[in-house]
Formats: sequence, C-alpha cells, structure tokens
Amino acid sequence: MINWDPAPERPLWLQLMETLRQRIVSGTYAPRTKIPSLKQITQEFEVGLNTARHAIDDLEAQGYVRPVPSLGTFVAPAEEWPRG
Amino acid sequence: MINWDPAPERPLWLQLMETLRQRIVSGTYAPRTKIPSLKQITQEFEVGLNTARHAIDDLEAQGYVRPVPSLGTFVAPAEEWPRG
DNA sequence: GAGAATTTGTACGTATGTATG
DNA sequence: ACATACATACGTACAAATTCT
Repeated sequence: MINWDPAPERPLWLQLMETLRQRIVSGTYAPRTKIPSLKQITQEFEVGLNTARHAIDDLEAQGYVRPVPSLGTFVAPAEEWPRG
Repeated sequence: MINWDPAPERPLWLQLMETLRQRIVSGTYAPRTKIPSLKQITQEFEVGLNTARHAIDDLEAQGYVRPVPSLGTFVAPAEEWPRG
C-alpha cells in the first residue's frame, strides 16, 4: 500500500543529530573539545535522555565524536570524519 | 538473561548480541529468514526491550541482520557479513 | 582522605505511531 | 477488526570513573 501521507517529520533524534553535526563541521564545536553533556543537550533541545543518546550514538558511529565515560563527549579530529 | 561471564561482567546486550550472532553464523538462523521478534527475544533471554534492541542494533550495524518495520528482522545474506 | 557532583554506560519500564498479515 | 512487529520517544534508576569541594 502506498503511503499517501505528506512528508512526515523526521525523527527527533535525527534532527538533533544533524544539528549537532552541523555545529561540528562548522567549528562551533571544535575538534578535540568537549561538546555539551547529555543532560545539557536534553535541556537545550528539550528532548529526552534516550533521544539525545540516540543522536550521540549515531554521531559516534559516523566518527564525529568520541564519548569518554566520566569525562564527556569530545569532537573527533577532522581526519576521522566521513569523506574527509 | 543468565550472566555467563565471570569477573569482568560484560554488558547483557553484548552477551546477547554474541549469542544471536553465533546462531546466525552457525546456521541456526539461516540467511533471509526471520529471527525471533524483539518480544520473543526478551522472553527467551529474560532481558528488557531496550537491551534486546541494543543487541539487534549492533547486529544490524555489523551487517548480520536487517530489521524491516511491521515484518520482522531478517538474517542478511552471508555476503554481507563481516570478513566474508 | 572524605564526600558530593558530574558524566557516560547499562538496564528496565511504558506509551504511541505506522505498516503488515 | 484485530494482532503482530519495528520505530520513536519519554521516564527512571543504578554503576563506575572522574572532578571538585
């Protein structure tokens, strides 16, 4: 059955991932620096913890960030980013 | 789920992922067939839904399975598996 | 050294949406 | 009409390691 619905909204976690990724590639979050904590992300973007975590997990899988337990999540060197 | 590991308790989701992966590579779950649903997995292994999902997400990232909404999760063709 | 706060990781709970059979 | 099944989304709690007071 064809889905006749108009374009559904992209998932929250995907929108959040793209926003954070944009801040990385634009330099707002510089390589080797710490990005906001999961808690801060939930507060700034008003999303749940799992949603924020989903976005970060995806960014990690893409090679943009590297979470370090107890310390924070850091922007990976640009050499580790995709197609770079 | 029973923790089969001694001292350095590995995460439940990781143990579950390895168990399911073993069933795939051993042929218990054959390529292009459907593996048990998330709900069935939670019941057989006595884990939470998120834990089962984490294991499946990892298997998907590795290329062993492909979840299809509304239908189920299917074993990928062996050609798509790692190092093969 | 003790204790509190922070931060990621793990784990479970619950509800809703959407598509399929 | 109903059950199944994956996806999304919020909530809660505890563990381990680090940092700060």
